[in-house]
Amino acid sequence: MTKIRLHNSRTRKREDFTPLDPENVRMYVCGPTVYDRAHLGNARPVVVFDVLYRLLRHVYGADHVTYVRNFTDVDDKINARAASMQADGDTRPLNAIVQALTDETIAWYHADMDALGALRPTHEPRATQFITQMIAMIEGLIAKGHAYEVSGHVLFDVRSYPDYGRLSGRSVDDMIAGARVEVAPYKRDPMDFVLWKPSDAALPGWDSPWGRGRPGWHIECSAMSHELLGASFDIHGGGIDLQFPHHENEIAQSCCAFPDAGFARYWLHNEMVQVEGKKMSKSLGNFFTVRDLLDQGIPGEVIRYVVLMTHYRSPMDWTAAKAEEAAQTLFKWRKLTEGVVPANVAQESVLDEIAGDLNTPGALAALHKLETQPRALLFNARLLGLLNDGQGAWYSRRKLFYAANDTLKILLQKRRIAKEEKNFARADWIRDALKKRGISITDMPDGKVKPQTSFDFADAYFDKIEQSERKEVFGDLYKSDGSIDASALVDRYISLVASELLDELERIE
RNA sequence: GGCGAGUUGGCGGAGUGGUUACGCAGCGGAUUGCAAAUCCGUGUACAGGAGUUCGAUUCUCCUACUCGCCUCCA
Repeated sequence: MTKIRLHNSRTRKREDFTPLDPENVRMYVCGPTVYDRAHLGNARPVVVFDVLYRLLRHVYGADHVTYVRNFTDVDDKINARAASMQADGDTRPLNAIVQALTDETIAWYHADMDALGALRPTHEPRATQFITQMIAMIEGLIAKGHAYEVSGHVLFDVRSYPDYGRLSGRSVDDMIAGARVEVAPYKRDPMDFVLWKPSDAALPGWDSPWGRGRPGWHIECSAMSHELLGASFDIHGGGIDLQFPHHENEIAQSCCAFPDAGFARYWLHNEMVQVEGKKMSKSLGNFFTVRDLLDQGIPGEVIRYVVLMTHYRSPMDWTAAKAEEAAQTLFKWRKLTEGVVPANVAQESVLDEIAGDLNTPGALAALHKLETQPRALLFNARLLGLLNDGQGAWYSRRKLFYAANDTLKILLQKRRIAKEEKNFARADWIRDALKKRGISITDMPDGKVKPQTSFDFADAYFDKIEQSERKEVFGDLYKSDGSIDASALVDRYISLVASELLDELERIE
């Protein structure tokens, strides 16, 4: 059996992975708070843990892996968004807006992550469906002396859990010393965090022993993972930014509620996403969603490849140049594997890289070496979620435009044949039709034909094409600085014109 | 201020105590109406300093720089 090795952030070491139960390997990954389109940073853990999910399914069998990724659909950010929609004229009650907003966002999320070729997890619980379990868990924590109620809030008492801070490697005292902690007057300790807080009549809320209220963020994941995976399970994943405080708090809650279970055994954290070398942020204006990229004509598969180009524990930089390199490689691979039946065994070179702490760049390198074996290439690329059926529409479109490159040659050949057959009307039609589109052809003394045009015609043609389609038609011509090579553009223009004329010629005949 | 990660050839990006990463770009060649595509070949690297070692890009320490987290955040 393939030996899986994973970097466990809990121990800061690479460890052999041994599941609690090989018949049911269990993984929990923190999902999105649903109030807006998923951005690239949201997409990274989805892809990273999808690779791990696929690996586990490959090694232990597809029916022996349970993968849970939640939707946080109760949260102050959601309430704030709903309130601002109300302020913008939405007349529905706040609760109705929240419901509609979270439903819609989840549908978007599914569509966008599907486009990235990510498998749907086994369970995708919504936090609001597990309020009962959260309340039960909070009651248990109060009963055990790990939480206390004060002015309608229930707070976790961090001092009651000596290991608090272990995952993120900080002591409670250190945290207080350097942090800008919001110290609510009712907290026993500044680091105590909310398990339950009161909701006024307008906000979403549920009845509880502490009055009508809503859960704190951290308790959601503890309750859902417990309900769906049990008190102890194998892997817990998420972005490195969640390590503190979210995961720290999850551990505190779960380990205090179920002291003997041990909670999650392997903790995996992916690093953050940057854009053109800078942190992605709304203020820098380099903030974009997965949908933005898809709308620009960048296929989901290409986005996925770019994510896989960087090891998950390194910061990943999104650049246009990388996207084009990814598209180029995937185009080549799709061409090589077109119509090919995939092999049925994984290549050791690829599998070992994935199993070695998800070294996806290494796996991609191994795939390059399989280019001479299309069947193996196809099978192994699919281990990474690439080259799947149903994700190749972009390939077919791009291929059409590449194929257009041969068209001028064919068109001029038809003219030559027409001349040989003394069909001068047809030969002249070709020449004049080209001329009308700004392409003049000259018969050289040696019998060769030289097409000529000016950049203006190509440029005008380019302008005429809708922004959204340009990436498809000219995407491969972009240079890394975002400009297009002028002579390449002219060549492409000639090819496209020739292609159109060939079609027309066929219709005439 | 506290904690942590990183610095590899033109670019991206793995990895290793001694042997070609890999891809893109470049260069040379084959093929070619010009290109594209394809194929073959090829150069360049391990931030700086000190130490450990027969030998360090790989281990240790120091310096410089970059980045992240500590506040909602994937």
